Amino acid sequence: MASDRQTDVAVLGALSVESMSGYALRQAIRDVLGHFWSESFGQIYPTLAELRAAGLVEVTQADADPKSKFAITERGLEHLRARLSEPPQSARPRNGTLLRLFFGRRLGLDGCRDLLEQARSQAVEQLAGFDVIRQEIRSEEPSDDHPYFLLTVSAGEHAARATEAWAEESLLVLDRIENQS
Amino acid sequence: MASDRQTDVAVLGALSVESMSGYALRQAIRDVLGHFWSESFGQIYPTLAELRAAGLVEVTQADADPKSKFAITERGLEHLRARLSEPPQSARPRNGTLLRLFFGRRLGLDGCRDLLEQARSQAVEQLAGFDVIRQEIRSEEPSDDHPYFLLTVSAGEHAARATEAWAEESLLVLDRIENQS
DNA sequence: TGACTCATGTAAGGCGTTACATGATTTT
DNA sequence: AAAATCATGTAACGCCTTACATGAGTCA
Repeated sequence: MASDRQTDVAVLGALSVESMSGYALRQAIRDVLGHFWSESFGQIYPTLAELRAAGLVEVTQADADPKSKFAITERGLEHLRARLSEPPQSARPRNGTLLRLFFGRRLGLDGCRDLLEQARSQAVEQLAGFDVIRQEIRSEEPSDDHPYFLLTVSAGEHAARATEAWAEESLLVLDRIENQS
Repeated sequence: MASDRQTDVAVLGALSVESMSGYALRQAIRDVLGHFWSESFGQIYPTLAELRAAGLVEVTQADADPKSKFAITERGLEHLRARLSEPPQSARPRNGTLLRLFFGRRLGLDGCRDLLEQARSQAVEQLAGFDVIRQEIRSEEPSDDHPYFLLTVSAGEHAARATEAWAEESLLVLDRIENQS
C-alpha cells in the first residue's frame, strides 16, 4: 500500500532548488508552494531526519557561511526524479464555501451573498499576490527552474479569475432568485 | 478549539433535502457532493449515530415504505443553519500536479507534458459530467434547492474550463522551452 | 536587557482512510 | 442458486495539526 505522504517530494524538491536550513525550508514551503501545497510544520523536521538517515539529504557547511544547511545528495536527486514520475495524488476536495452554497436554501440569501463576496475578494487578493510573485521571479537571476515556477503561477491565476467570474455571475443569480420569489 | 470536522454539515444538509438510509447517504455524498466535497465512509455511520443521540436526526418509518430512513429533526435543522453560518473552512491545498510541475526541471519535459495532457482531459471529462448533472436536475420536479445546486455546478464548470485553458497554454509554453534550449 | 527572529525539535490528540465483518434483499 | 447490491457497522493504522519546549543570535 503506497503511502499518501508526499512530504518527501516537497522537501527534496525545495532542496533541489537551493540548500537551506529546516527553518528556511518550512518558510519556503509556506510562502512559495503555499498556493497549491501545504505541509504541516510538525512533519518537516522528522521527514528531514528520515531523509538524512536514508542518505538522500546531507548537512553541509560552506567555508564562507558559518551556518550549516541541508543539501540534497545525488541519491536524493534520483529519488526525487522517481517520486515526481509517480502519478500525482491530490487531496480529496473539501470546499467549505461550495458545501454551504449547496445547502444555500437553509443558509439564506444573505448568507450566500456573504460567501460569494468573500470568495470574490479573496480571488482578487490572490491575483494581486500572483503579480507580486511574478515580479519577484523576474527580479531574480534567470534560472532553468523559473519557467516551471511560472506554470504554477499561471495555474493560480486561471483558477482565481475563474472564481472571480463565477462569484460575480452567482451574485446576479441570487438577485434573480430573490426577485422571483 | 472548534473542531475541523464538518461531516455533520454534509450529513444534516443531505438529510435536509431528503430523508434516506445511511447507505443512500454515503452514495449521495459521493455522487452529488463529490465535485467539491468528500467524506470518508468510515465517518458517516458514527456521525449518524452521534447526531441521532443528540436528537438532530431520527429514524422514521413511513407506512407505505417498509424501509426505515434517517430524517432530520426540527432541532437538526436549527443546528444545520447555525453550522452553515459559520465561516467556511476548506482543506489546505494539496495539488499533486502542480507540486510536480513546480519541480518540472527535475521531472523533465515529457513528464510535464503527460501531467498537462492528463489535467486537460480530466477537465474535459468533468465538463461532460456537469452537463449530465444539469440535465438530471432539469428532469427532476422543480425545487427551491435547485438554484443552489446549480451554483455549485457552475463553480465546477468555471474551474474545469480554467484548468483546460491553462493546460493548453502551458503545453505551448513547454514547446517554447524545448525549442529555445 | 528585553523583544524578536532564527533554529530544531517533541508529544498529544484529532481526523480520516482502508480494510474487515456481517447479514438481508434483490436480481439474474 | 449464485452474484450483486443494499445496509450497517468496527477497528487499525497513518496522517497531520497544534501546542509546547528549548536555546542561540540579533537588534533596539
